[in-house]
Amino acid sequence: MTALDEEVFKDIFRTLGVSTDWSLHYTTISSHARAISQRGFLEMLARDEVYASEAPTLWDVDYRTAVSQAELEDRERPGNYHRVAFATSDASGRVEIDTTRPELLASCVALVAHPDDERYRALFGTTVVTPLFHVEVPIVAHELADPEKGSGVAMVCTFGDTTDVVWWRELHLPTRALIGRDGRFLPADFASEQFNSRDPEVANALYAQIEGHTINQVRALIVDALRASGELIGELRPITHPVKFYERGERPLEIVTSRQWFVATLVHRAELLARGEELHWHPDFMRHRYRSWVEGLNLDWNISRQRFFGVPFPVWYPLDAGGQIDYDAPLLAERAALPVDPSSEAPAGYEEFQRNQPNGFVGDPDVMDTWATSSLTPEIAGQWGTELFERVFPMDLRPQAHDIIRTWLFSTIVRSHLQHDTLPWKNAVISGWILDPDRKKMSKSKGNVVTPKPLLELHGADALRYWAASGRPGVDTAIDDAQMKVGRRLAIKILNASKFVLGRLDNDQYRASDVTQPLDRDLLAMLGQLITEATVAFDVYDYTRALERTESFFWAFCDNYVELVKIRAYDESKSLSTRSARATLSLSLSALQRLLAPFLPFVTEEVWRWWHDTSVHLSTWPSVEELDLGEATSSPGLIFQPVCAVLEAVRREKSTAKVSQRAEVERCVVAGPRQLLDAVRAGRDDLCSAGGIRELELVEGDDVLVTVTLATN
RNA sequence: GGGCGCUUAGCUCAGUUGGUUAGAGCGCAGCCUUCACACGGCUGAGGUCGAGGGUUCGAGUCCCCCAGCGCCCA
Repeated sequence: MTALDEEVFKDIFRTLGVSTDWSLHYTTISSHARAISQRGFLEMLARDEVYASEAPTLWDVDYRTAVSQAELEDRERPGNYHRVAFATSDASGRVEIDTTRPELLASCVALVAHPDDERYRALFGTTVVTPLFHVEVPIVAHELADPEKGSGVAMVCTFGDTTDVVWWRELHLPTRALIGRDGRFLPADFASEQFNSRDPEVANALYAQIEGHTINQVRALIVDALRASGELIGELRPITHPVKFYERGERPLEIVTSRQWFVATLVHRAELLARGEELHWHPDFMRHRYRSWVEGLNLDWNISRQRFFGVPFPVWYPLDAGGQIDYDAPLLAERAALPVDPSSEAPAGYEEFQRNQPNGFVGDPDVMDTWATSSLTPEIAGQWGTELFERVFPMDLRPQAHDIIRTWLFSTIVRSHLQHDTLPWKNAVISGWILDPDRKKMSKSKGNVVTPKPLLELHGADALRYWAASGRPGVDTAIDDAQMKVGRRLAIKILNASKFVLGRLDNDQYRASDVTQPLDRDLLAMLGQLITEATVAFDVYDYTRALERTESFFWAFCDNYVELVKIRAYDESKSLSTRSARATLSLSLSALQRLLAPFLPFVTEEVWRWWHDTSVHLSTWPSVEELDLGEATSSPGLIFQPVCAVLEAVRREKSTAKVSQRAEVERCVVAGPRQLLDAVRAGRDDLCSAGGIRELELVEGDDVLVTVTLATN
């Protein structure tokens, strides 16, 4: 199925004319990618940048797998504040806390309040005793405690949420983790050193009813017990609050302690922030997304997953004589052997029959997070370890959408920073989303997904690309049939205009030096300006501007310049002025076809082949130099624009009079300042032939006025 | 709660460092069977630039505040 999908995607890319080098095609499950992924892991391990430990882990009890911070999402869920009273250790008073998770009372390791909170300042350093379980816990201070929330004091449990993890880590609190991988409560002994209950018999008796039960069951039980003991104060207060979910999950995440592989990211936070500043973002404001993500990190990057598919960790562990796993002496795969599968291959020095046997070995059972492999796409695509990689890395550009800045972009920067001490690319172009025609986000569940295939069949690849190019970096863009029709019309115009212009040329080679007429030189000057603008726009990834300007120039070229010179260019006399017009048409058409080629690759290739033997896509990018403009004596358009203005006035008159644009003009009087008249004079013959003007009179005056008298016959 | 972006013609969007009368395309209206193009061309109508304040000789553009929409983070 994957192979079929792959062909479908390839087919679409080809239809779109995407210039992919398919010889570098890879999949993240290929042996090449697995080997690089495993090598990257082993090198991080050798540098102590990755570690395995029994650590608090975000856990989805339904998927039965660890989840990383990047896969989290907050969802608003109803809950209840339970006000619970803790007695001070000397029994002289009590502290009331608000919690939404009373079921975790047995996991309580501390109470926490904000260091500046006057109400609790005197209590910092003292201890209280947990209700029901009678465990002595300290009252501590931390900035993350919100004085506005509930009573201002929070119960720290191991672990209710990610804030608990921060408190636990930063305040060096003990661990009393009680939730298992199945979401049920684990065994616990309150007489043990870990809990050290003042009344272990009572605590153990209550816990006996809890062990093995689910979170909801335990919550009801604890609430009843607290109510009975008088330590639940008042009524429950309903609230809605953000609860952490696995982005694909249906039940709130739990935090369990389990053995997982982590990449140490928190200790590199400052360096990673600096990398984000170093990167050129397009658009620039997208850097904020990255920054706020890195600043908000509170867990190291968990890269192990308990799933069936994925790249396995290239690690085994020896078993001692008693069959116990020795995690401290992992057996690592050798570089030359990669990729390896520890579940079916034996480590060096062992035989397969020793698997799971005393004095034998076990394979690491986990697989890597997809991002642990996708974070190495520069290494995979550039063939890390070969000469190619040395040439292409760091790369120029990462193109991607904004929703995966925190995953793909972030993780790629992490890996490159750790592995190569550099950014993986110089630029990141962040696209928006394609929205459905009603500007709604597409989603499978809403059923409003539009796939490119029917659009391609209906409008063609050039038209689809034209529409796509109208979406600037960072801006969401709705599917727009109308815009695609415009693109299609532009493509047809290119065909027709090219046919016409090439029909006006003979087989001569035309050079910039053939352009002698002022109007023609002016058009080339404008073209030079366009080339500069489009090139600069492309250089800063503003492809939309490049298209906009080129398109607008192209229409002016067709509607006005070609109309003005079509008679002169057709003249058989081979005069200098005819040659000038033909050279201008030739140079302009050549540049315009190339300027439009990135947007409309198919139609431009077609028309380019009409007068070239090679592909337009292999031709050189247009340059100002090829127009040989020399010293610019006037600003571009100084002749062309006024001439067009007169031509438009003539057209307007004909349109108002409801006569054909071919109708003759008896007399046209242009009044205006000398500079304007000079410009019109320079294009006089072309203007008269294009407008059908029999008599053109130029009158000097302050106000600009064009008076058109139509011929009566 | 913090942050980012957006708000300009009926629709989709341009609008560079503040500078004449705010632009384009689509749509709409009228006209033209035009010899490259009816899968077309020409012409036109249409906007108190989200609201309110401020800076300035001058604000769509800069500052403050507010509202709505979208997104990111907590």
